[in-house]
Amino acid sequence: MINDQSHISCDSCMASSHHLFHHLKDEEIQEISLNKITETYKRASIIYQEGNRMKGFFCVQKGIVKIYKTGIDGKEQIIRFAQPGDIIGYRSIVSNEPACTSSEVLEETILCHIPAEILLKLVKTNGDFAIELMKLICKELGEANSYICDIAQKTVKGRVAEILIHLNDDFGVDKDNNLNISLTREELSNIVGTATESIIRILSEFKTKGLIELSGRKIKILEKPGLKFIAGL
Amino acid sequence: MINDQSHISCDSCMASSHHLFHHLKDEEIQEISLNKITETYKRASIIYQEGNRMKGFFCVQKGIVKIYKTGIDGKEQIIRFAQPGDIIGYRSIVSNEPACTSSEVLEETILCHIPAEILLKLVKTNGDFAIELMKLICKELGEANSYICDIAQKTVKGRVAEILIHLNDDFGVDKDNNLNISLTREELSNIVGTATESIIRILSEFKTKGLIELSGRKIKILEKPGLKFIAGL
DNA sequence: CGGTACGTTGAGTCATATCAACCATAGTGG
DNA sequence: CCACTATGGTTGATATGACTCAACGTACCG
Repeated sequence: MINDQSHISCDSCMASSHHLFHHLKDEEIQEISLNKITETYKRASIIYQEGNRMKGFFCVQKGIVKIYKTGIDGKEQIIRFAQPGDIIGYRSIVSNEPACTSSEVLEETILCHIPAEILLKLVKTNGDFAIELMKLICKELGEANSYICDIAQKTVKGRVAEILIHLNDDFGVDKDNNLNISLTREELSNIVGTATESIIRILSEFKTKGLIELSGRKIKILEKPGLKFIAGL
Repeated sequence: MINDQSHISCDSCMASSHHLFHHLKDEEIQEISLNKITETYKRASIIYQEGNRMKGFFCVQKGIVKIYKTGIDGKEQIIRFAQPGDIIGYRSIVSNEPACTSSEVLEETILCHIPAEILLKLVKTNGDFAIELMKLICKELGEANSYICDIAQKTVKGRVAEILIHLNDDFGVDKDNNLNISLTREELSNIVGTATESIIRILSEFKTKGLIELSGRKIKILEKPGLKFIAGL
């Protein structure tokens, strides 16, 4: 019964936008179902930290997770967010190294923990899976490279505009057109790599210009083309 | 005869620091040898450009290649360098997308061009190769993430110091202790993401402080610990 | 010999960080 | 219930790192 349930939830993950598990055979999915552990994490829980040895990777079933590195003076640099269908913590397994990022729950999250050996075995025995996982890593790599370019060349204002566009595209909006992700000003600043005060000033400038609407942590994009222009897109 | 030569040169690549090809069977190496094209590229040659559809990837046998993206107003952002044993252009093959970087020869380079299908076939049929390639991609990803953190949080001076350390570690020094890679001031600025004038000023400051010695494009590191301190390492 | 690319230096400006004060909110413990 | 504290948000003043612009030097190349 429990296994059946697990199996069903794997299906629900597989239905997500990504295709990582699409090429798995029934017995491979069975094996995952039998060996995974599903757990619920509250907001602000730390899932893993820089330096941890990972025994497995996580598949996000529900919620939002922030993945970050700790830099100078402990200041966090947000690298990416993970949402349902994404996997996290796989890098250290593939590389067989300690984690080089930490991850924290932003919104109550359900994670499936899948043992490292299963990932490695699948890569070795299922070529299609290997390709799909590689595609996923390459996608992350491409995004990281783009971000290096942005952060090195664009002004803070441009980066803030771009981040708003990305958050909009990645998480969508709710019924009131507010972004479906809630971040503190400090977290926003830890994405673009700037001071909190700068983010606040830039957001309020965007608001004054009628590009966005603010109410607490809720952000509503009014003028996407205007933001895109500022972002240089 | 030609094939025999090709085979030998594959061996020489396999002997390099990386292990990507270590797990290949003899017949797999044979297939690469039979299908690869080895070519010499002069300094300043463009190997491929952003947007190109890649028919294969390249294995660097000799020389140094600069890999970069073109950002705002055509300003180049250097992403990484490739040297003997490294492979380039594989990302677009795995992702089945146009190239998102360009690459240019810095020092006369010999490249082996290996058809895309061979890479994909190897990933699908040789699990150990798949893992090794994945490790390599993950290494690049890890480095990219670190660099995001650096560029977002460190001052230009800190980044310059760090780059000097990295160039030293990656390329080593010649008999006179000069860095084994020769870059224009503009290229240096395109790594750290700053203005050429800033690089010049910072280098000359390092020189005044006795941290480095300069003569044209030659850079000699005198005080590695001092640089590491400035870099925050 | 003139042209082109690269390197250097100085002066002025601007974007962004830093510092400081203050407000709002929510949770805590006596 | 209230004082207390912690956290997050905002605004203003000030400082400064880094960019831009401009001029000039240098070296190599046809």
